Amino acid sequence: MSKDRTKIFKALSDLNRLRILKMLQTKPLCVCEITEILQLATSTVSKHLSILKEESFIIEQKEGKWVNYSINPRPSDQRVSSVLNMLDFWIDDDKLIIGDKQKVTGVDRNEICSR
Amino acid sequence: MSKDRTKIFKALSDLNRLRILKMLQTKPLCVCEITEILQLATSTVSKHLSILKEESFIIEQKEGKWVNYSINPRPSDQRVSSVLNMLDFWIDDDKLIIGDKQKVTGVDRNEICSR
DNA sequence: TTTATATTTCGTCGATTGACGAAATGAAAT
DNA sequence: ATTTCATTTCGTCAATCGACGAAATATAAA
Repeated sequence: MSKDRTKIFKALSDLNRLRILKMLQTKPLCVCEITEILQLATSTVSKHLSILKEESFIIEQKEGKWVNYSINPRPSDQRVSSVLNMLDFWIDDDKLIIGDKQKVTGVDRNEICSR
Repeated sequence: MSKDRTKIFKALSDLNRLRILKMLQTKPLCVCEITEILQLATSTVSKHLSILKEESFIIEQKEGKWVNYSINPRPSDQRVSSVLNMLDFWIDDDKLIIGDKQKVTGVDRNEICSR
């Protein structure tokens, strides 16, 4: 139960974690879908998700063999909800982020996973 | 002119930099005053200030041999102003931050510096 | 129960960060 | 012009971070 005031900002200090948050704004995703879009090792993506979950930016819901992650709809920490609100209109002009969002809408977990 | 989306959050990802921002909410300070309160090497404080200035959280004004730093009253980046507004009511319950603010009000640069 | 698939945990490694002191810079006082 | 004091820049070092693959875990399918 550390009171590390910087953790919330550290969670946002990585481009791949920001990409994940922006993707989840479009719709909930499982680990393998995010892995496919970011082109990182599964273990790396899982770690990023655990950091975002630790700071309550996202929540997880198990669905069979998949774990779905989504933006936390009701964060208890006001700082978290403020930042999430900001993210709605931040970095929407970024090529990378736009590309990610397009991939998100076209993604099918049954095709992408299990290779 | 890099487009590093994470820089703004990296600037806030250090406790000493958050302490500096919270102190500057009380009043403008020079490097040696901040150094005295944080109990760090001058070069370290100078580096922290340059990072905060780089992201437009703070501005500098030269006054003789001193360099005064203060919260940027009119940030052009909306993310910066949003975060600065948030900081007004964030972490005000922290012992460390409260202690810093008390020291700030009692500090005299003519006594503290030049030793 | 065995097999397959999705995810997490663990150990390692190179890159980045934050600390320092020493040296360089800039401006005021002598 | 020289000295003094505040600040910045530079090089170094230990600690942290983000990447990976391998191994462990969990659940679904066979």
